[in-house]
Amino acid sequence: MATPQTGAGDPKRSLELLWREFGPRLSKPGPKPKLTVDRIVEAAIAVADREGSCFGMRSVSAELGVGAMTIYRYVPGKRELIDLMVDRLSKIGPGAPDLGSLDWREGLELVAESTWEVYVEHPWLLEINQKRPVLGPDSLDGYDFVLAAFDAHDLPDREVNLVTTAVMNIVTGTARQYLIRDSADEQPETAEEEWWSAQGPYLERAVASGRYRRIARFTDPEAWDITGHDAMRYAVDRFLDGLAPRMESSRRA
Amino acid sequence: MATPQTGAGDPKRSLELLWREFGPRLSKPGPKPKLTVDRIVEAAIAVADREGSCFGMRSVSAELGVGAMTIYRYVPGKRELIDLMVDRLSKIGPGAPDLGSLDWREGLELVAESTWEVYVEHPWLLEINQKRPVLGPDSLDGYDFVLAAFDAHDLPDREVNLVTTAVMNIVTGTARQYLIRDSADEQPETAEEEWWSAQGPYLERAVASGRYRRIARFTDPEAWDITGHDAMRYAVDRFLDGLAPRMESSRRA
DNA sequence: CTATTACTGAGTACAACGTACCCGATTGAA
DNA sequence: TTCAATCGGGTACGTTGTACTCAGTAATAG
Repeated sequence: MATPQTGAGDPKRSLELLWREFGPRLSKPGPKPKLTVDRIVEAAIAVADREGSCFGMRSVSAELGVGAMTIYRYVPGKRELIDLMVDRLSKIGPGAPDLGSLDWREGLELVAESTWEVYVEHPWLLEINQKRPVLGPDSLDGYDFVLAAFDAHDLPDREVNLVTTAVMNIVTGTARQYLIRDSADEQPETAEEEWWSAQGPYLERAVASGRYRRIARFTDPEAWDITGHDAMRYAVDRFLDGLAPRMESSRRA
Repeated sequence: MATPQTGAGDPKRSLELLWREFGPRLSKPGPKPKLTVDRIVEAAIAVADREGSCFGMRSVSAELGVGAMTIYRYVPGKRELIDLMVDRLSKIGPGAPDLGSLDWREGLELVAESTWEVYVEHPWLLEINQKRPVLGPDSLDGYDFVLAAFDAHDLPDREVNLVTTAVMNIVTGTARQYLIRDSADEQPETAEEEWWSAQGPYLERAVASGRYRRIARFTDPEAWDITGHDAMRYAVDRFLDGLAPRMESSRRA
């Protein structure tokens, strides 16, 4: 029952680590380090993929085959480590096409889909409670990548920001509802069915009680047959529909 | 560093408690209980408002002036308690007007604003990792309330669900980015400024490096002057813009 | 009224977590 | 060679959720 909260550690330490590659490489006395921050971040991501966001620092140490406290030589604490992990996965589309060559709509759809895929692969990201935005090199890469979608337009800076955060938040919000899983769970489908079969009788009784008249009016059994991806696409599509007039009218000459 | 994860406890116990008022009231031997589940939930919400989602069970006990383990007589565990707390706050607009008397758009805007306000008052809700949707009486009340917005329309059941979950997820997603605060923090504004002033130099250097060309093109200082409420409204407004044609064409005769 | 009995509430204790601290070993610089 | 800084690892502490125990209590059966 470990809580992941990021942006809460010492900001300076997080930032130093995030931008460490830009720092000077001076040689110092003492033994050569056995690990690197990058290897630790990589291992931590692997562990989180397996164990969920409540991964333990001891698990990361074990993954690397070192003592429990060794990683604290490289990283000040768990929160800062999570900051690094989050930034690492914030680089959208390393192999994606340049958004400049796409229509604005195709571009933003691609951003949404890419982000969604990251969440599918690393659902523990959704369990992180990010208190402050941690802007590391990879996050900025991702943001710079998104901005390409607006290259051919003259949308005001502020609105560009509103649009990008909106798309990100729509995807993240939907992902959080559908993609959070119990990583300790071996058969999520079974658990899902169990859950609904346990909840079913109560719901039927509640609806039958007449207290919820409008819910009772639902008849189509397919009404609830909605995947997370469906929900995400619907929200994004309607948002882009609504955005379209503004984008078209701001197209560069 | 406590982790709040809900929907993970024994579903049956959560459901029994959620729907307890509908169960039979049989009299039993033994002393009258000193507490009630409702009082515990209320106290837990008060504590969470004060301490954040990582509130401890011991704090709840202290709030009620009872021993540490006493509340476990009423609630099987923390997860189930959180289920109850979440459901309790899921009743939208207890004093709100009936959505049936409003335009669909005004109705959905009101839903978004109400939900946003709940998050402002209880930001710890955003830190809960809900693994399964817990549908209790109050959640259903809230859902039934929202459905009124579609009374005058013939939108297919499935699309009604898509729209409502979209609105909820847009609000929740945005709230999560802007509203999560360190509850232990007494002056969040100071911390915010500190954070940006610590991050600033790194960002300036990064942008100056030329690696992020499109970000560098941002010049309007007001581009980043976006409140959470601004972001939420923009996302919701564009979504509703995009939804409008469908709603209008499905208006009942 | 009395005996029964289930249930209450407080205390103790344990496992798992993040991590502070300490130590001997190792290596580059003087 | 000497020195000092830094390495990895082990031990231990405080905090969390909560399992368990036990004596006291109050509503019911007779």
